[in-house]
Amino acid sequence: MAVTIRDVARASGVHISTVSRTFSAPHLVNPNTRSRVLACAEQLGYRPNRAARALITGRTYNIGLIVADIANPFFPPLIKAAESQARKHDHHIFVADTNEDAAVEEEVVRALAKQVDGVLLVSPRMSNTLIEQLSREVPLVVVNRQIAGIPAVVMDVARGARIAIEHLVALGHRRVALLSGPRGSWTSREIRRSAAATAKAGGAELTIIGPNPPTEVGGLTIAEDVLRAGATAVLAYNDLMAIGLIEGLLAAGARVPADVSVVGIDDIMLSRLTRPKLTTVATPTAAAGRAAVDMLLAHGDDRRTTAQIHLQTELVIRDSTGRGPGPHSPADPGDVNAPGGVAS
Amino acid sequence: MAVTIRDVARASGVHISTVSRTFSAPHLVNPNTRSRVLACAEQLGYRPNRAARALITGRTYNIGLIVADIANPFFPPLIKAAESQARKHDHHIFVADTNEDAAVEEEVVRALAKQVDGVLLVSPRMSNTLIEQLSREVPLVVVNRQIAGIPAVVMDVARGARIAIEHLVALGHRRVALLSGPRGSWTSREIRRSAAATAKAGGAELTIIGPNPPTEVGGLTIAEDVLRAGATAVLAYNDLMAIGLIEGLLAAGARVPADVSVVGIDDIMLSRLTRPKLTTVATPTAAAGRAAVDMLLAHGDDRRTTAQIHLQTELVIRDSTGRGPGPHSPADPGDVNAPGGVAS
DNA sequence: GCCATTAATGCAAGCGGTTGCACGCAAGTC
DNA sequence: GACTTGCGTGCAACCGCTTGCATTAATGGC
Repeated sequence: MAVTIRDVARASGVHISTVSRTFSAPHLVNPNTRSRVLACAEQLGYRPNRAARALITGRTYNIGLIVADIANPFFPPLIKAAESQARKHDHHIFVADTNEDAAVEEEVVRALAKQVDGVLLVSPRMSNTLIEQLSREVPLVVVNRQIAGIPAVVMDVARGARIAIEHLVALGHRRVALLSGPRGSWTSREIRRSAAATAKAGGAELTIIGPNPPTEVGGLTIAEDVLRAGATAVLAYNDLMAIGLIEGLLAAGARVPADVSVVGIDDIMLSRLTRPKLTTVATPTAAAGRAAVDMLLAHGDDRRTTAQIHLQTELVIRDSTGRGPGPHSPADPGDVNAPGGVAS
Repeated sequence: MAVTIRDVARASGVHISTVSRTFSAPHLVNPNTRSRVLACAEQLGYRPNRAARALITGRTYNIGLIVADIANPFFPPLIKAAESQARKHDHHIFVADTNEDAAVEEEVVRALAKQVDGVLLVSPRMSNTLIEQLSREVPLVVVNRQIAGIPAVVMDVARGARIAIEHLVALGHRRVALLSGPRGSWTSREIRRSAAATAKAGGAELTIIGPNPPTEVGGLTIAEDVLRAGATAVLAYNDLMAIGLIEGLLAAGARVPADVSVVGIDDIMLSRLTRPKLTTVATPTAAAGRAAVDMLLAHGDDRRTTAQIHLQTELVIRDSTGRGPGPHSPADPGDVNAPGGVAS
């Protein structure tokens, strides 16, 4: 069946160890021999069996990537970037979807542990304690979570939430609702903390609604609550919820942004395509995917790197935010509803 | 470091082969021994090394899944379903993104071949010949392509295109444009063939524009061409292009559907959220993902299954299609622009 | 011309499991 | 009581590859 190192050895008249070295330590083999071996290998269509190699070297050249929900448009660009970056380093990516379930998350990490060089935990729902424990079993890089001693790539959502709230306050909004995300989400906690502080500093009242499933439906079903709370502006945990919320608000007869302004977080592609176009906090997902892979691979060299990379977020003003009932800041640009905005 | 079968054997006072059998052939070991071994394994945190097992058994319990572009919203639900189905059977999924590049596709299949039990090729861009060749190196299941002798899951896009065109013709459209997809796409050819036949039968003129990149931008940039062609209705290769096209048409001052009707294919989540909501052909992506995994795993038992599974498509009428200039069919329902439609 | 280096290759022991075969032993048959 | 039967277990080879060490031949120093 499959062609092995022995077939190549036989064909090129050398010992298997020489064939092995031709691939894993070429400088140790005579150039003539090397090219002969390579020719035979090529001709036979030989490909080293990575599983067998992993057994000895302990390196699998595989990376696990765990996300809460592949179908959430936030993740695919990150996965794509990670996969591409991994492939540059000749690594492959295992993708697993946990359906937002912390228990599944743990199980998947454990199942993957032995056959990967490390695991990327993206927006985990597990507890810090559990993550710390797992990180002793397999190299881990977390994305969107800060845990002392664990390498991480974090997007500065706190700043994102701050500028989002400042934007709303500057527009004259004084009653703002925050749609929080799923339980267990570090990002959601960060947003809440930062939004609360910013609202307080700006003299606005912040109503927190949630936790909610981070989906369109999660936003849709909560429109009533938002209206009942009398909020004139909303910051949602992510774009999907923001878009769902807008649907719900429109269905309930409210206008966006005339009656209620809505800000999302993530800047998924979708946000540019819905009507009104969504004002949102852009997060550098592709960069995060690349950085996480890089950290994991670097991690291999000098053990126990605990560096944490911070990535910046930006507010992208589009059409879902407008003037509120209160006085708006003089520093505020004229007509924020004009098409365009920062990077529409 | 990691706990191996030997550690468990030592701890439970049996030979490693007994430990091995406890996991891979429990009926061969005495219940008492079995429970003792299991207890030790549990206590030590033993997990069988799949790579080592694969070396002997030839089964890796891994599946490769290759898509053209993870970021295209068409794929994530399919990947999610496949991953979930695979996990039910204790398999893991390698995901690879080829950036719509046939050469990358080939390379990735080859790279993955040795470490998976089979590969799912979703909407491949490679030639049939190449796919046939690769299928001799590794079990393959193709999604959205029909090749004699290769197991496949195909969505009946030909029917989808037919009912989409019939819908447009019934609405009175006589000049229809077809935005074809990427070169190498079987789906695109099927759509073109079916749309052409249907248009001819219905007395409509079909202008084919393309090939195009299957993205929002692909649709956006082509709006001018559509208007220039004088088409009053368009069928796009996928929803992303349809949505981009609508953006482009609106930007160019055309109204949708008053001036131009647009139909997409796929029914991605996005199609329900844009304005106007997109009329589109729904494809059963999740079902396809599950079916493909099932076929691949069944494939293992009775070698050389070449069954092909056909999945049905449906037209979902939403708000992007309306009456055309020609006489509309008497069989046509009253106001197709009423909100709702088949399953809005 | 002899010895120490060095370069190139072979040898063989594993990595962590699986599996065909052989063995010991208790139970059943006559 | 000798003989089959079959269950439970151990033994050892092996999957495809890596790697420390031994071996050999060629090279250089003096």
